[in-house]
Amino acid sequence: MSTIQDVARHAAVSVSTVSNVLNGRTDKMRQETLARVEAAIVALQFRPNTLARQLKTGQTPLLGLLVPSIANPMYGYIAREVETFAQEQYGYRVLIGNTYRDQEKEASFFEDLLAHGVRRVIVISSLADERHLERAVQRGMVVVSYDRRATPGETSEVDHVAPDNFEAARIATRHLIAHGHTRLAFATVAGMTMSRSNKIRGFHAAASEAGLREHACVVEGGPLNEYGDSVIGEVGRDLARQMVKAEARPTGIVAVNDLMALGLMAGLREMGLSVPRDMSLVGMDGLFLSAISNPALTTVQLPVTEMARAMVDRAMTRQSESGKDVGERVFTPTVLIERESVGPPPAIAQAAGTGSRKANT
Amino acid sequence: MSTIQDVARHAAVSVSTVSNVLNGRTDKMRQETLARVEAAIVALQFRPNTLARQLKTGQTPLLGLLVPSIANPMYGYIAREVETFAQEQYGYRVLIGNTYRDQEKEASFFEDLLAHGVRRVIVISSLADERHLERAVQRGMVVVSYDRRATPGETSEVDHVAPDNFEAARIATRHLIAHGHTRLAFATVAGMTMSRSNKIRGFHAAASEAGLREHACVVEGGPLNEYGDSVIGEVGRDLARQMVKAEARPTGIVAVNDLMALGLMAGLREMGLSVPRDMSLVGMDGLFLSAISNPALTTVQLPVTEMARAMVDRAMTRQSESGKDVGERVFTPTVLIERESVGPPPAIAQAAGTGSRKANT
DNA sequence: CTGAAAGCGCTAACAC
DNA sequence: GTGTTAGCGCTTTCAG
Repeated sequence: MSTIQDVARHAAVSVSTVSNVLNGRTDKMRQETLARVEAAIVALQFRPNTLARQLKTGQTPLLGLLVPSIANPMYGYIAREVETFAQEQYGYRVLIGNTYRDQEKEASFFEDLLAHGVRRVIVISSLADERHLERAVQRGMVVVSYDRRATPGETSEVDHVAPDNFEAARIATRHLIAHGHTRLAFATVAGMTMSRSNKIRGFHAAASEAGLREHACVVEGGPLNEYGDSVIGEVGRDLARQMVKAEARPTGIVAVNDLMALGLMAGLREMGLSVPRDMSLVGMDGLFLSAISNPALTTVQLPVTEMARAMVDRAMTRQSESGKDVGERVFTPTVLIERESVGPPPAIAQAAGTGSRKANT
Repeated sequence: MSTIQDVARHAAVSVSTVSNVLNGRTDKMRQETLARVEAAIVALQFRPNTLARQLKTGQTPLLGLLVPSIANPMYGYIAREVETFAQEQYGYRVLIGNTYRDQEKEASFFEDLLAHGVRRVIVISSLADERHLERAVQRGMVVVSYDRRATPGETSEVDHVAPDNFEAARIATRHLIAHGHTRLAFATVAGMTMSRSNKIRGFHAAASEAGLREHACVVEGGPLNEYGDSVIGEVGRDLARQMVKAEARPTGIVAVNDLMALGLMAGLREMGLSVPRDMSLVGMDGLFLSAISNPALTTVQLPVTEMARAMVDRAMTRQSESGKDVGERVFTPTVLIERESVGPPPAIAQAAGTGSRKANT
């Protein structure tokens, strides 16, 4: 690996001249010198060492990205968008960490980022407690969280970008209601986060609007263990069992996200129930997987690309010094993608002579 | 951020003493001094700056991980295992990059890694051409590739860790044959990689064993565009169409991977075909998603965790100087997970009086 | 316009 | 045993 010294020697100039061309201060430079330096750079295949540069400038073109588990397709999706945009727009690379929803792992990730000179982080946490994020900000980091802030009143030190989860759940729930469902359930996993509680509020709001608040319940599976997202099948089975044996079995289910909906489908099927004949199901996220499930999942599409870009922009634009221009940006999901997992509730279907054509053999 | 100087001052010792305790050279040190230094470190919340350290040592505890797209659940799965193991076992963080199967993006990722002082990389590439990897090795990197090497004869500069794709495909194909299938197809995407061609060889080998070589064809969809993996639904539809209109329609299909199998299921369903009644399907990978599909997918489970660990171990253990102790480690997948996507072929099913009970309405 | 020189925070000889 | 010191590769005043 050649150094700036080598280039300087090769071009017969001083290192600072080379440094100047490296940093674009070429305006007041003799053409010929510039050309010589550039030639030397090419000849020696010189690439400035980011590390040495950062030691001096205190900036390293690295973005931290913290996710519960990159094996979860939703986080994989977000991560891809974040990485691509950070790279193309800002020339940043991303340093990723799985936290398995563990407080300590999150904290340790921040420590390492700091040690690596990384000062910009995007956090997708399932932890309601944001104090460790605030602490990171105090230590000079710019942190952007993918969720609403917990305390809308207080000034937070961390930026927030999130989908309008309240609205997403409301849209999903209304869709079920529009199809005639009156016994509703919201399926989620143990552990409360802002996003989950907002979704539940949206679910309840839609139920209340329709005078169905009494018939809208929340069922909870899990929790997701350290293996997290691959265990979704079991959680779905759990939940399916819960719902099937409920005295007044719900007919329309809003799942906290697409993966849960997929797990639920599997669980329901194991219990001998068919979607949408016996139960209707709507998800939220809009994963590409929802399009190829059987039945294809009706879901609320979140604007993932836009949110990812907004997070990167926030992380890059803000100055770490001031905790001032911190904000919250909420993206409203507007698109409900209708596919096959929602139909009329069983009773209505029967009355209309559509359902129970094929009995469970 | 406090520095080693601050700590030295606080503990009233010299920086080298502090450096010594930081690097575990505490054996020939007075208890009391050690205690004082440690106290100072805690008091000042001192964390050594990795960058400065690396500038000196030429080593940075970062592992590069290059994947076609982290949104692909299989790569997400591998990435999670790699990250977790690298972190827990070696204290390394991982720097990730999506290459979208693009030669230039891969090259540019390597450039950046080099500039960041990263010298160890795990590459999951869909590019058959390995020259850019060799070049990276020449520049002092340790690179481990997730695939067989292209030229088993020649000495390669890059390490290889891979599943036994030949065997995996053979197991999958034999399973179909054992169920009575005689018209076989292998479903893949455009673009040839070592892993794909090995799978095809395994497929053909199993067919030949059973004297079915004549009835074993390869169908190809795609290619995966830059959005890659989210487009799998369309590819599946394509392929389904191809197979349905083939003059002698295959009854047993081996999919190049689970995602392809899932896409194919959706495509087949759209064409009015039912799995496994009309067609049997087996995947390879063992994604958690295969367990919750409908029907649940029969698949060959790859030892992902073991392979991820082997890759990390290789990347960490090898010395960058010598391109000598390079090797190839092939993991044999032994487990076929039987689920619901394989049944007898339609003709046999009819003869046995099991199938076509419910006609396509 | 270009060069010399002082560090950024840490490590590792080499002295004492 | 502990302190001094010379860099790692680069940026950035500050002279010339």
